Amino acid sequence: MSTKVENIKNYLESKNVKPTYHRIMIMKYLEDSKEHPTAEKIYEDVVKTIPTISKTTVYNTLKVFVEEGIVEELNIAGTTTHYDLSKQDHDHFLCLECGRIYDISPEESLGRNCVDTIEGNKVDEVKCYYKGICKECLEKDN
Amino acid sequence: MSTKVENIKNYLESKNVKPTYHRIMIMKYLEDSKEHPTAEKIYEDVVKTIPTISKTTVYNTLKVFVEEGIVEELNIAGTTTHYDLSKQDHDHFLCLECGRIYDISPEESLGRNCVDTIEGNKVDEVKCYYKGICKECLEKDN
DNA sequence: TTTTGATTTGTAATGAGTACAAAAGTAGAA
DNA sequence: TTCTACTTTTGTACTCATTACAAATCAAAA
Repeated sequence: MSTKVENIKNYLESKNVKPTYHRIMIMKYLEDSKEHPTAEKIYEDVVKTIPTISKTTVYNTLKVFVEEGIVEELNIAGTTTHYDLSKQDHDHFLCLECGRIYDISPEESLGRNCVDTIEGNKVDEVKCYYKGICKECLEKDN
Repeated sequence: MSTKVENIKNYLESKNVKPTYHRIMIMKYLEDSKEHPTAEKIYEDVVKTIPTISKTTVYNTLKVFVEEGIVEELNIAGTTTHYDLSKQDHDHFLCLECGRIYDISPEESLGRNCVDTIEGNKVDEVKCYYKGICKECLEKDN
């Protein structure tokens, strides 16, 4: 068993999530992914490793991860939820041309100015989403 | 015809949207609404005034409004889109207890620090969403 | 080994939104 | 007015993401 899988196992345990094979592999997929995959995409790729896994398990697992604060839901791209590991707080940028979602560095992120109260409401979470044309598409278009 | 409807008519024309009865009534509904309704909610209420209106017309109309910059889509509450008139740029707060969506004043809004470029990407739009417990629910809970 | 509880699976259902073609409405030309 | 061309509206069927649920499987403790 690779060190990585061992690490993930320990990490999940530390978050009160029983580290089953399915959960470990989904976590591993998220860690290896540079994108911000949808549940569907995660299923498509993980099913190649675990042919018997069901889509429901992917949804269940993501739900558990979100509840334990391991994973964050992104609702930047309309109706479909994308998933991202909850690392240091950072914003996201959606390219309206190629559809890719980019991480914004924590230093540049507006969300860093996180307040715990706004206009009398208690704030638990702030999400800042930028939309436009990404660097690569800008260069390609010229 | 009330002044209000006349105003809406002129406003839609100024935005290159042909002011049909359906569009005027949907616009009127949005202006009167303090909430940030979903397409479903808009349909439910507008159909009381125009019994023959179809849900597709509501979706079509909202799409036209969004394209012309009259209305803004909010994807703060997971999978369902809420709609808001595009007034001065402002953020939104979702109460996780009662589900209401509140406007944040432009002065308090993080999105006001709007940048036109971030990490080399061209920014056309910024959305900041807060989630937590609203003032009213906080008071009620004590 | 038995028991108990958690996890996984598969299927069916829900809910939001879209596609599409027919019907109705609108405005201008003849 | 009537004809024509174009836009809007309608209704139905469909897609896609997600959830509900109950049966099956698995895992750990007694």
